[in-house]
Amino acid sequence: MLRLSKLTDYATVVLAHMATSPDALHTAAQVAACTHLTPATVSKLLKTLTRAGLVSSFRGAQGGYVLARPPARISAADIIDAMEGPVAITECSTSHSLCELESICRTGHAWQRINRAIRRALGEVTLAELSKPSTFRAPAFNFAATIGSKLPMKPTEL
Amino acid sequence: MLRLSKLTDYATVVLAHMATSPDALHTAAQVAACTHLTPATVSKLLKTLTRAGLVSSFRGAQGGYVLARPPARISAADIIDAMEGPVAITECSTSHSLCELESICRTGHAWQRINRAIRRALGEVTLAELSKPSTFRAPAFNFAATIGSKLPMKPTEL
DNA sequence: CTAATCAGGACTAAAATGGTCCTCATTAAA
DNA sequence: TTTAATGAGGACCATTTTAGTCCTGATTAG
Repeated sequence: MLRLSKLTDYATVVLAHMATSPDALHTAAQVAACTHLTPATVSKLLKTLTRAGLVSSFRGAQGGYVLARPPARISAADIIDAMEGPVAITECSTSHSLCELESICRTGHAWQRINRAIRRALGEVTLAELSKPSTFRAPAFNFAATIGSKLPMKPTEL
Repeated sequence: MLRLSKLTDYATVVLAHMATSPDALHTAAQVAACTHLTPATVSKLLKTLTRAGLVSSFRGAQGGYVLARPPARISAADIIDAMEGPVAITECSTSHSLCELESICRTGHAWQRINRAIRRALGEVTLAELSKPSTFRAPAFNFAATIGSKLPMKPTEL
């Protein structure tokens, strides 16, 4: 369905947290403590984000992660690309399909137009904005309230 | 991930086919034959679309389905709503989360802005456009080429 | 040498998805 | 009245995907 994966959500939360002090070094354990995600989950996310170039890592004692770019230069599209691959609401093949499936090709063009609009919307929102507290009491996105699912809890909170 | 489900794709194809003759009555078997989907799948899709009010059904011999509205008055957003529920790239709860998850609420506002932009893009594209053949040779969306997956084949084609 | 950190990847349980199949209801035609 | 052609509802299951954990190895400062 047209929904960001939970891990992409978590990645945004992790990055939003790091964006509160963009130049600081954050360890996975620290980020986990502040975001109420498990260390294992945060570690996994940070590795993925590192590979995608959104954060930089430093190994060894005194190691950790920092944002690779200022929050204003990391977009929502970047985050999604990093976690889920290029935004593509439909599976666009690069090679043509069997001719008898022409009726299917009929919808491809319009979907691609939609895809571009979505990418544009995602590209216009930066991590700086994603980490800004909202100015009105809107229905908030959160994990705990997700129907039928729970935030991965750390053992000490069980 | 940010992707329409296969069944939503199929539903679009089904509706695009029906849009080629908007006033005609189509049976599930006919639509299946023309779209190369299995009758069972098409039947399932059409039931869902009927419940959502996008098509109207007629039981009994000489029964079938018709579009409930002209193609120009059915949007991509309508189709996705029917198949997947309201477009929501993030799980926005209507009740506030635990206060300690405030850092998560931080991203909600921006996601909702993105959500509105996506809904707008989807609302602007109609079934009439979705069923129009593209005017240039673009990488086409099709099912057969989907990596690792196959179109549900009818037994006679096996 | 030790402790604190990241890196890579394997593994598994749970959830979601896609697809099928069955029975029942409706309706027109024979 | 019966038959055939159609839709309606829903259960079920195999497959795929996702989420999350765990382990070992590498790096680095102290």
